[in-house]
Amino acid sequence: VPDSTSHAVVGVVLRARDARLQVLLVDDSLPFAPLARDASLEQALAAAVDLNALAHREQLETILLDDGTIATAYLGLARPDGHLRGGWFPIRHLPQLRPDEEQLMLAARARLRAKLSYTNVGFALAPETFTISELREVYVAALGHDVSATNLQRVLVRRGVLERVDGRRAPGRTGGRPAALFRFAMQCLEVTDEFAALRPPR
Amino acid sequence: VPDSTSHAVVGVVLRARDARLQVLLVDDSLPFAPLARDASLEQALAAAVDLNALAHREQLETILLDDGTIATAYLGLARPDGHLRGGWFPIRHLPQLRPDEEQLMLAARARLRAKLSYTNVGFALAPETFTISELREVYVAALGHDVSATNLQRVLVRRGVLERVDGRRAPGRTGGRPAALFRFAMQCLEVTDEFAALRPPR
DNA sequence: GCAAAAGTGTTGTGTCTACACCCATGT
DNA sequence: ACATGGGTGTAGACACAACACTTTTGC
Repeated sequence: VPDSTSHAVVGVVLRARDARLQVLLVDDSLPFAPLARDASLEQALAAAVDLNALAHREQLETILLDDGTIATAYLGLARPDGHLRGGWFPIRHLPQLRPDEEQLMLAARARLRAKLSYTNVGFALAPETFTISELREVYVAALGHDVSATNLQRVLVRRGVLERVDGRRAPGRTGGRPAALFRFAMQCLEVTDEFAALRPPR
Repeated sequence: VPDSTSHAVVGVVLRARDARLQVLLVDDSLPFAPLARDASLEQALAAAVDLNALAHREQLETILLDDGTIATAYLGLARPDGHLRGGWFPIRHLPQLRPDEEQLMLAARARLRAKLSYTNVGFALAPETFTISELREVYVAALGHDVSATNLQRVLVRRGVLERVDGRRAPGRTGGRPAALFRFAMQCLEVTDEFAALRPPR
């Protein structure tokens, strides 16, 4: 009986900072760890990245890598201030990755972009409290296109995703009205936009 | 060096028939096949179920089974008339499955339900051509709640998911107006409902 | 006072729901 | 004629985009 294929877990860890989406790389590649016999996938992931520094994680997909090992990839999201082993690179300006790593990175970004529209997943990229302008920067970085602060606020407040929090942020040197502070109402993933079509009858 | 964990591929194959959602079981469990060394996941899936009989398939998730093997599960969708090895069981009235199989089955159903709302996946459950009433039965079976034929038609035609096709279906013994025939415009998965919120500016 | 930044008011458009009503057939 | 199932018309409720306008600050 031949050995079965070896199995690894890969983490695609993203954060939004400096108005850009960044990926965590360790030694010029996505962090990974082999799957030990009888260990869970989460345990293997924990060996690759510090799970405590991730505000959210979810499984992405399992693929056969170029070198013949099977890899289960996870999407991890980190807040701008968390620290993880490795370095952060802007997703639009990465060092050369292997084709399979590139594919996983793109899958992670696509998943994040989709979920920003119909879940509260923004909570995992934003700091604890923030102004709407700051949140807008996070969304712009992650989505890669412009977002109106006005409409972002209205959509998220209407859905109950954002909550006002006491206090205001003082304006900078150039003046301007002090900004209200908000936080995400939930700190775990929730679907906030039940699909409009084909809803169950009332 | 210890052997790595053995890996299998599991198929959760669903179809809509007799106004119910049904699952394919082989020997009272979900069809599966071991992953041979250096074989692709799709090749292993092909050993478990006949891929030609599936109108659509996609990867679901990878989990650690109760017996310690790693399993990558696929969602497969079959048309009502396709034949596959094994037996069909109504999803709401199944023989006892192992807990991990139960979990995969529920994940498959949840995935299907979500995608029915924002993609054209219905194509993989419906016959080649159909009346709106017949399509409504498919949606009711898959979603588990009532669906209005009126609105189903309008939503899917507006989105360009359905196309009229020549001819009409003759009424049954009890009379009634002959029904128009439709087909799905695309026979592969397409996202049809770009998320309303947070769309890029024009 | 003026520039800058934040936030609100308002209008228009598109999409989905609900329900009334009309159409075409069998008996 | 009338029951049955198929299909259309239409009005209401929302949600989102766009943009004008007001508020609050620094200088």
